[in-house]
Amino acid sequence: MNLSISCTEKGRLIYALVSVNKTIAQKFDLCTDGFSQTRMDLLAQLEVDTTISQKELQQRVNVDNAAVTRHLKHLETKGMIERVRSATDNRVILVSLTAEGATRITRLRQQKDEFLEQLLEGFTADEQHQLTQMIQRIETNALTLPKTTVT
Amino acid sequence: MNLSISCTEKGRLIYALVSVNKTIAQKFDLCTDGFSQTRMDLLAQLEVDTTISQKELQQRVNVDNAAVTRHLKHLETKGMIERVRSATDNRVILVSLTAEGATRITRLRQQKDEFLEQLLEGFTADEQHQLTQMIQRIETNALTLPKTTVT
DNA sequence: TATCAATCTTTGATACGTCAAGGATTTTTC
DNA sequence: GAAAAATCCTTGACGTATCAAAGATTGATA
Repeated sequence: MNLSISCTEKGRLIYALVSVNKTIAQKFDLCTDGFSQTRMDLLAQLEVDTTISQKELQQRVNVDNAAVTRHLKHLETKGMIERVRSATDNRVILVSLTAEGATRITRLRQQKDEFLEQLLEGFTADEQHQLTQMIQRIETNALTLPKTTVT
Repeated sequence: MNLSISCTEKGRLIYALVSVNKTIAQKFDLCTDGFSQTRMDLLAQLEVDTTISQKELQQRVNVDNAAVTRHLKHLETKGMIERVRSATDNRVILVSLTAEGATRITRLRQQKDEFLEQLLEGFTADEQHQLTQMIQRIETNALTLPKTTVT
């Protein structure tokens, strides 16, 4: 989303917000060592919930089912995760990290956390609080927005 | 990008920022009447620069050359734009809106501006200023970041 | 218990974005 | 003025996201 064309003051603000997001994503990609963000999120989630169904994983990471299936297949061939059918429900597949996947994601996540810290370098606790509040308000505005459909 | 796993305070803030961005993009898609955001940006740019080369267009909208070519081809078949080779330089293709494209994008852009306005509903001028400043600082931090590569 | 509905995963179609390589044209340089 | 470099556009290969439909399994219902 570019949005750069907007002529209004608020439009420019939102554009800046979208823009910083893109910058963050790009910079972030530079230090993920070949892992896409989604794949990294999947592994990181498995670091927390050591054994979890694909469905749950999908909900936590918030991408499409199909994408999760494909990523997990890939990660399995790479030896990062294991997948086994649940004994109690043959529909579900339980996913867990391999030893290799665990050590890998642990280091990557630390790197990520460090990266995130640096983005807010120089922000006081108070400023961080204010910023969080404002983001919340925008999120609320977005969610409660009436659907402005073109008529 | 999910980033939801982050354990640090700042990490959660950045996550909120990324998250609100996703929400905005999703809501925005609901009112674009079948136009992807990039296609809309292309048309909106043509509303400003009435005749422009693909190269310039690509730089303004900030997506890949290949993507621009494909979008413009599509928009051409839909009768939204026209493309003609430049008389002075046969390499470049000049793009412009058709009458239909013009009326279409005008309405869509107005809708978009209205949407953006609503996202910041309730923000005072002062708050908007503060928020802009903070976003700027994050952007600066991101851009000046040393490349933290996994070693 | 047989059927119908719900749930979980997979696959196919489609859309979008990037990078890299290739064609055509212009500009530079010797 | 001809060869080399640069510029603009296009195309191909690939990665990833979504939706919709289909398979397999389980649960609910009559």
